[in-house]
Amino acid sequence: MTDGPRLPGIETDDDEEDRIVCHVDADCFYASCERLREPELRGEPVVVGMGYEPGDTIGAVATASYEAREFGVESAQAISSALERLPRRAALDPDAEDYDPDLEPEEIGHYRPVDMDYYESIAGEVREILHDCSDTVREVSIDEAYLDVTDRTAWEVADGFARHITDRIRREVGVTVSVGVAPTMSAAKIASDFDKPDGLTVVRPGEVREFLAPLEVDLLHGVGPVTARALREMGLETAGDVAATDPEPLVERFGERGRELYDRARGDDDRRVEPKGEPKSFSRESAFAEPVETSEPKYDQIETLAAAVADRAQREGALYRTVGVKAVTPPYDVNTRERSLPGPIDDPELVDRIARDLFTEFESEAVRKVGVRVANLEFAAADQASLDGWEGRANGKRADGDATAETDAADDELAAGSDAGVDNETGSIGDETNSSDEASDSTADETASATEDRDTTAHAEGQASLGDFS
DNA sequence: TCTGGGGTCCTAGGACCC
DNA sequence: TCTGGGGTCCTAGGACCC
Repeated sequence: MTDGPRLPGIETDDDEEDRIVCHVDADCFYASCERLREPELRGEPVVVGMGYEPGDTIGAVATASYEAREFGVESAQAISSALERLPRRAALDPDAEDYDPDLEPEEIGHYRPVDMDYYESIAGEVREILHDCSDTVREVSIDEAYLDVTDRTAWEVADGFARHITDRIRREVGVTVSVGVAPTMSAAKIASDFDKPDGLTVVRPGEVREFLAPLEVDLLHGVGPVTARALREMGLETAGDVAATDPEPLVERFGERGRELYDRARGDDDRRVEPKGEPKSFSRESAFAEPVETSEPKYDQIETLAAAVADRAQREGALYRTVGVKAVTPPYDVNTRERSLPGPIDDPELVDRIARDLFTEFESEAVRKVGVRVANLEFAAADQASLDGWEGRANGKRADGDATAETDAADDELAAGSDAGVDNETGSIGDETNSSDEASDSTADETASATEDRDTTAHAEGQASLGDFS
C-alpha cells in the first residue's frame, strides 16, 4: 500500500494493490555470456565492446565485468578510454603494437567483440525459466524482465520465491541475475539494482517510500543527467526530497514527466506488468571514423543501412509507413528527417530511394554518423484475413513480373521527377499531397506521390479487398 | 564522458478537418 | 471575412534506457 491520499475507489480495488512484482536483471550479461563459453575469463576483467583492435578509432564498451569496473571501465564509455584504464591482453606481448613492459598481469583486460546471436541464445534460456516462474512476463531488453508473481507466491515467502528464480537461472543457464521484489514495477526495478551483483532485495508494501527516500534522484528510472541537474537546481537531491515537495513546480518544469516523477518517488505506480507488444520501429546506424564531407561514402552507407533495415522488417514480417534518416553533424548535432507514406509497404528499393532523397540535405555537410529507420510498423501476420494475400505478395514479389514492374514504375517516376506522370496517375490523392505546400521541394512531393500510387495497390491487395488480389 | 548502436516515449508547432 | 475549439496526423528534436 502506498502513502498519501488515494482516490476513492482505487483503494478498494483488489487489482490495483498488493501486486507482487519481480524485476530480474542479469549481471553484466554480455560478459557473463563470454565467460560461459570461455571459463578462463572467470574472475578476470572482461570488457565486451567494439573497436578495440589496434587501428580502430571508434567503438564503445557494451558491458564491463565487475573486475573491469574496478579500473574505471564503464558501459557506454569510448573504447579508447577503456583501453587507457585497462590495457588489453595483447599489451603483454612484446611483439604487439601497444606492448607495455611495466604492466602487471592483473592490470590487463580481456576484450571480446559483441556477439548478439550468442547472447540471444543464452537470453532465450533465461526467458524460458522466467516464463516458467510467471504467467505474466514483460521482457524489457535482452537481459531484463518484469514478472507479476502475485499468483505464485506471497509476501511472507517472496524472498524464497525470488531465490528460487535466481538459483534456477544460475544452475540451468550459468549466469547470475539480481532480483528486486516490490509491489510496483518502478520500485522492483530500483530494488533489483540495489544489491548487484547476485542481489536480492524485497521491498514490502508500505515500505516503498521509505526504501526510496534516501536514494539520489538519478537512480529513479527516467531521470538522466539533464533531469537530475534540473532537479538539483530545484534543491531536490533525493527521491525523498521529490516525494515531499510540491508537485506543481515539477509539472510546470517537466510536464507529464514531472507528475510521473513525483508519483514514482512516492512509490505510486499503478502500471501492471504486461507483455511487450510489437516493436514500433527498426533502425540501423553507423559512425564514420571521422566526419565525412564528400557525398559518396555517405550514400554508400545509406544504401547499406537501408538494405539492412528493409531486410530486418521483411524478416520480422513488418510493413512500414514511414522512412527516416539521421545525420549526426559535428560537434554532435543529431538531425532527423522522415517521410510518411499513405499506406504500409514492404519495398526495400523504395526505402533506399526515400532515404537517399531525405539525405540530400546533408549531402555536402560534414557528417560523423548516418542512420536509416522505418517506423509506423504494421505486422501483416496479425491481420489473419489477409494473410494469404500478403504471403503471396511478400514471397513472390521479386520474382513476380507484375509486382516488379510496378515497383519500377514508381521508381521511374521518382527518378524522373515528372510532374505530369505522377499527377495523372495519382489523381486526387496526389493533389491532396501537393496542395499542402506549393513552394515545397518538388522532389519530396513526387516521392510521396509515386509511393502513394504503389501503396494504394498494396492496401488493396493486402487489406482493403482480398478478392481483388486473387 | 568529446560520443556506438538500437530502441521508446514525450513535446511542440503546423496543417488540416469538422 | 473574421474567426472558435477540438481532434488527429505529421515532423523534428530531446531525453532516456539498455
